[in-house]
Amino acid sequence: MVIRPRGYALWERMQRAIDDMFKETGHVNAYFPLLIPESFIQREAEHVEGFAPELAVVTHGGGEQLEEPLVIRPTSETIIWSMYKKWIQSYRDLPLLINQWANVMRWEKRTRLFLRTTEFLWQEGHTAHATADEAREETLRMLDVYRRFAEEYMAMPVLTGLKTEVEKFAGAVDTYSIEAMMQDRRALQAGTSHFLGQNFAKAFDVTFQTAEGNLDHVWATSWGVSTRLVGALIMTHSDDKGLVAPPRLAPTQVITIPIFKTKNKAEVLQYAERLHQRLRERFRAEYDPDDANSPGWKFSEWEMLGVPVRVEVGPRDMENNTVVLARRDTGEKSSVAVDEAPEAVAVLLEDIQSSLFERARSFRDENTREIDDYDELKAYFADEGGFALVPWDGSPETEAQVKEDTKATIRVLPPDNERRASGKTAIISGRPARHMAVFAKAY
RNA sequence: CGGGCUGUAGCGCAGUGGUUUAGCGUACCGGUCUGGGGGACCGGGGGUCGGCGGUUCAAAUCCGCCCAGCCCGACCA
Repeated sequence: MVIRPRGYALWERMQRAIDDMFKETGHVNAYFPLLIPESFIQREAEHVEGFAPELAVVTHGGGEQLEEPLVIRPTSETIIWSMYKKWIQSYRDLPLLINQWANVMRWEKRTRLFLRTTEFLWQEGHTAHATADEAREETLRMLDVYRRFAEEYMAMPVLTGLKTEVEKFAGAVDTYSIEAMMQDRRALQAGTSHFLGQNFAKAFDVTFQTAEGNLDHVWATSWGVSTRLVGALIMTHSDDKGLVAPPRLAPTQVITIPIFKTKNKAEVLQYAERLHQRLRERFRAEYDPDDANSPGWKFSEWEMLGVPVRVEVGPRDMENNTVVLARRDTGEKSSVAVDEAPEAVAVLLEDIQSSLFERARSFRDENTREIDDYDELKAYFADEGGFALVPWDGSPETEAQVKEDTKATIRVLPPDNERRASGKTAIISGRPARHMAVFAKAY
């Protein structure tokens, strides 16, 4: 996997915002090894079963065959819990709230740029708690952190909810996720938060002495988001002109392009550069005085890169002491007094941020339907599809049947789904519905 | 891992037995003009035709094997 500078800059912006949110919720960062003894992975039965086909294994080191192969981490639960065993003795050591920023590797048969790469960058939080309730609370807290990040920074609306048994993380008791709708109406899982119960604590024998003096296994969570978010951002907002970067994450928020002729070049550049210097004080701003390309060419180029606001300054603006502002999301242009430009840019950036979110949310809502008739569901997914809210009996058989007939899977069981299902008849089986499930074709 | 397709200049492609030195678009370099939505003209540089082997007087072109990439499927967070 290679991430070039413009893409990596987006990831850096994301990292910073997410990391701040982790710190605000009491987490600290640490680092654990890339190579994990194979036996560690095998300690937790479902975990090994889930990951075995995707592991890259190191068999040689220092020119010699290793006695025990090392796997390249597909996730770090096992190596981290082997350490937690040493760090945790008492309830006073809990909760342990650690996050790691790292690369991981899963040997995918079929990769897709940013969405499914063999190597990817992510963060993985691993927490240990004295009680199940506290761990469950942590699981939902971090799910909400992801929801807020997606909505407030990426301007990407997401559904939250519980994964089915079939879809959950290998080794988890419960898996929750945030799910977004891409512009082709397919779902993208954009982040997960797992309640691990005592599974890993038992596999790695991590016990602690409770306040009452008893010995108990600790309760755990893990949660992560990855460079897949870069793909999610691209696929949520881009248009035919290229990337549309939400202002809060855009590596460059405002680009100033001077428009000059040979005879007035010096004056225009001076006017434009003075403005750029003022914009730099408040925004992530760039300036493009390059003489090699025409203004029109530069407009297109910076649009392709997704910069939210473009400032055009030419002789006409100079005469009138104005500048032209163009917004990336709608293409709309406006003229403002040069002195008021920084404030006008600030207002525009705010407006673009909220417009992008609203537009994405409308699109998702317009492409979400409640469907309780199976023929209608099949027709829905044979056509354009989208999200379908469907009364489901909770059985893996029904879930599998829908997948076979429509290629759609259950993305999530939303928070209030059981209440909403009461009194309804489940699809296919005709039994009383236990859940309202969100079905969609997914990446 | 199965089925299909494609490898020719940085990128996109044409050329499919012999046709000056393998072309076209774009990008790149130099120059002049131009400059408010991807400019014009002039001049220029850049190629193991994916690799290896074979057929032939002659191979980018035909044959075999290999490698890589893409699409579909199976698998999968």
